[in-house]
Amino acid sequence: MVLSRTSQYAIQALIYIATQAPGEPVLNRDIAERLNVPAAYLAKILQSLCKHGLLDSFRGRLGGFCLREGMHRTTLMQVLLLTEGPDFTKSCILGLKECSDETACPMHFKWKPVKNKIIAMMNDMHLEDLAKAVQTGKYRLADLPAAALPAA
Amino acid sequence: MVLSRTSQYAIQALIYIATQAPGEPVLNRDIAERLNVPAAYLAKILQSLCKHGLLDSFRGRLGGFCLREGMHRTTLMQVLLLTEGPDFTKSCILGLKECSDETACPMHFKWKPVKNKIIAMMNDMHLEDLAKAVQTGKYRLADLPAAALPAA
DNA sequence: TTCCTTCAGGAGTTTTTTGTCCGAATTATA
DNA sequence: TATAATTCGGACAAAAAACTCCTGAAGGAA
Repeated sequence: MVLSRTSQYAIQALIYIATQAPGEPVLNRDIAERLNVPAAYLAKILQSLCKHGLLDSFRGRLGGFCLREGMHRTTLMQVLLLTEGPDFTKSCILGLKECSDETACPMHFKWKPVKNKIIAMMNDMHLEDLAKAVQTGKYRLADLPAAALPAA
Repeated sequence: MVLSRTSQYAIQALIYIATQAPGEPVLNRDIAERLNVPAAYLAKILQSLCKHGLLDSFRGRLGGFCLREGMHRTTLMQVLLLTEGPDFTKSCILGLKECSDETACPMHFKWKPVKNKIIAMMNDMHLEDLAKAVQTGKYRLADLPAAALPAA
């Protein structure tokens, strides 16, 4: 309804990494398994997050990915601007190239406050807090894998 | 950010048809030109809206598409359930198959009220009202075509 | 050094979405 | 009846998104 798969994977992975001990690199393979997501695809996404400065990567034994120092306070909006592109917040719901208060589509004034709520929400959610929420055990980062179901 | 191109075209076309005299079929070609949208693709979408009972179609001379009787009160939610599929309202923002108050993803309780606002908004917007808004001339249904710009 | 493990990066494949083309069916009108 | 205008429906094509595979480079440890 709102986010591309790429964005979903990116957010899930970042939250997961944020739940792990800082300074201890997490393997792409482990993240993929934990989130039940294609590993090779996830690797591309993590690579891109590295280039954009959210993650640090290390090769070889004891390698993996860490949140870059200070990036625990990263907001989901910052992530989405990378994964969905810089126009994420600007788009008209009907797809018009130009749609503003002056040149509005018929949905504009109803959509605008809702869109602002989405933006505020994304600006308000930080990796750190989401990670803590997951650590309480009350929230799920991924669907239960088939392996976790009771044996038949 | 939220809707597929197909949904956008469908909504635009339905609003446009709703602005036209009822009972006077509107040509696919004219709608496409007015909205600046690929005609052959739009035709498929209109066909589908016919099958789902929102439109009536007429072939041959004086043919075209009309809103089916009574369908002026159709809500955007009804349209979106056709174009985006029946799970439109149900999806988890992180893509989890199961995500409810009991089995929540870490974004669930922040996202839920926002999603409900979107749903309420879509349930509240009717073709008739949107068409009237467009008829006032204050709102645009499509970007200005290059042809409408002042000659160079 | 040598081996093993991990990420880097490029090329390629598959799937989905978006868009095109064309012939057939239908209908008003000359 | 013949013609022109329109939708219908299926097959096809292109573009974008999601996903895979392979080779190479880097780093740690025996």
